[in-house]
Amino acid sequence: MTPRKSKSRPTINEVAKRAGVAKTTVSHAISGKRPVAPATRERIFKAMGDLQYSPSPIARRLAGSPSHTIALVLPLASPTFADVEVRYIASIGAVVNQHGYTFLTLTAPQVNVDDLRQIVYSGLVDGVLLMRIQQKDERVKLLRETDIPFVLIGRTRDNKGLTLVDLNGEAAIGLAVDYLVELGHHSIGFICPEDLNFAFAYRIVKGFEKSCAKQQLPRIMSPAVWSADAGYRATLALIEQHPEVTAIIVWSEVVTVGAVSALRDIGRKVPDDISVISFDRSEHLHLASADLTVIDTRPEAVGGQAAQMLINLLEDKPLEREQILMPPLLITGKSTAHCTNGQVTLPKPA
Amino acid sequence: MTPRKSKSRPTINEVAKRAGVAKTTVSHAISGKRPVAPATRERIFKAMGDLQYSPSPIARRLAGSPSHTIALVLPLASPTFADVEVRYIASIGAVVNQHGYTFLTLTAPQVNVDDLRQIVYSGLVDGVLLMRIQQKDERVKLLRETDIPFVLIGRTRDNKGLTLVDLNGEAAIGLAVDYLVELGHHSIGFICPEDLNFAFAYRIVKGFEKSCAKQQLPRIMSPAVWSADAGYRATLALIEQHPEVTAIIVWSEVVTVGAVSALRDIGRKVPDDISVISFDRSEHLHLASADLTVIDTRPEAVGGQAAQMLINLLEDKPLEREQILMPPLLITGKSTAHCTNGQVTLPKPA
DNA sequence: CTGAAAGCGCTTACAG
DNA sequence: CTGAAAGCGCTTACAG
Repeated sequence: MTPRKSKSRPTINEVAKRAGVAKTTVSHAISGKRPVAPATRERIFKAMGDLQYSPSPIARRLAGSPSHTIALVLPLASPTFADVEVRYIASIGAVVNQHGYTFLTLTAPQVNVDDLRQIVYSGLVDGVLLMRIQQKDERVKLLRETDIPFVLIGRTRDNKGLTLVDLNGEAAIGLAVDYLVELGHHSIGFICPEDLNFAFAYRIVKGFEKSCAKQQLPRIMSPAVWSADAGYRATLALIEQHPEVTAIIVWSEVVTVGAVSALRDIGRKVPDDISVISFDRSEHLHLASADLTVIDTRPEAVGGQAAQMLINLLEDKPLEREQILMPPLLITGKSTAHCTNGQVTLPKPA
Repeated sequence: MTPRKSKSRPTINEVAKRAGVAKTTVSHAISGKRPVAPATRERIFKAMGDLQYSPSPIARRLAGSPSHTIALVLPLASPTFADVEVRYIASIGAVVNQHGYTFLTLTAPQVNVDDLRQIVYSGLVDGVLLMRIQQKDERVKLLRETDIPFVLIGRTRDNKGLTLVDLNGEAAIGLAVDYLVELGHHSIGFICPEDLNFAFAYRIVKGFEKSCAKQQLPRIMSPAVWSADAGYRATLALIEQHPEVTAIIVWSEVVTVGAVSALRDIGRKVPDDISVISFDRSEHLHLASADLTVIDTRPEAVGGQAAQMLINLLEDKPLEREQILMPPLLITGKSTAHCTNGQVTLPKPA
């Protein structure tokens, strides 16, 4: 019937007693927030070492000191993580850890407003990074009402006063369209997102429409939810309805995996018969077929920047800018080529 | 010069005031550790609702009560999450939340022993779920020295005294081999894991060797790290060295995506020319090619069971068994067929 | 059935 | 340069 607990941790009081000082002094010796006489200081550290003391983060936090913990809120919306998301997590984690903070990912099947409230109110974390932002996002609304520092990765409809980093989605789709037009394509299909509540989806669809207007192209779109299978079906549907397309743009790497399969299954060679540009590259395509031309949405840059901004916020350091729109990158691969099909176009003047 | 703080979280004192009782009573109304008059109880819950109150895990923890938080430790070993892992996270999260616990995923680029120690000593979490167990796992060693309850998903080399749930890897590979033999296959290739420090990998490789001995089959293996591209290359290599194989088993869904591509690229029809069994099904295969015969490693059952056991541990409820070996499931699809190639075998007697 | 009070392990004004 | 004391938001004996 011996109690189950074995060794409990030493407290600041025991350290103080052993060093012959008040716990106030121990606290200050540790935090450095007040000068401590060298001799005293030395005795204190000796005592801490003897006792293997390390302050309790719990008590610290309750007493009003930060916990040095940052949470990434990432709802588990689908049965799949995209590689992009792993890249986000990894790059954010790296920045967070490198600044001496602990990094937590809050990943529930669905992180709703109540879950988020609980986390925020728990006092467990000093700051929050929010992903997968919706056009109208209840979580943002909640966070605005709180005074916990937070940074969005993405944007909502109304972003006044928010701190955020987002890829410039409009520029991204524009980059893809312009490049294809440059290659002589005039019938460009967009395997586009379906759920326009997702803010990024909304922006790239609007961007596509704008680009089509600018380039005087027909708007050819086929929506696909965030899965390979949807991409497969959307691609088949698009080609059937618009056999004239000579290029497609696919809105997500996850969808691209299906799109590439579909093109192969109906015998359209890439890039000879049709050019393909994907938003990001998936590890789920083996290298031989993975040398795609991609729009890189730069998760490392976006995530790292967001983490850095949150840390600055937490440490009361000034922010250069409150809102950063990251420019996308076009990485040319072997899935795009000059349009040989349909109407002939003049090469660009040199 | 107004202070930055706006409304901070409501405390138990405010609830007590609003309900016209002492905070002692509020505390007991919540914990149920002491009877509270129904009318009082109702007022208290009303007040809690009005104030959107939820108790601070930090304060609770400091006062000696559990924080009702469980952490899943999931190192980010690769640039990809498998769908299986998402299934683990989702099912664990569901069980944990449904029991009123908060669920955290500790996901750093690499969760090393020091990170884990910090978490454990912080007192932030009541219990820990550990995944991706290694044959020799430093994290397990650390956890054994502590008195925090923990459950392994997987096994190490020496599991004495540990609480764990693991898929029976040996049975899993055996199931696949036996089924293929039943279909008349005698040359079975195994696209197998490369890193045998990963305990699950070790077990299925050993299991394959054992099965081959039992069935008197040649051991045909081609190692692939955990990526589609590795699967692609390993499959090409295997077929080149062993053109006689009529069936392959692939050790992970991530790898299978590449293997399937490879077979198509070299013109081997599935299942006419070659049968394929995959460990788990990937969402990254569009449905048309995704009707694979799979060994289901049952992440929902394994993860859910592990979460349940940890909660039982935390609540001092008895465990039926300390260690559970989950039997795998064979789900037959359209990627396996009777062997028509090579030596003819008699059909199974009816 | 309910309250007043001590205490968990820290931090931080306040006072020397 | 140093201490005594209040307080963070809870839980839990102790006392009605």
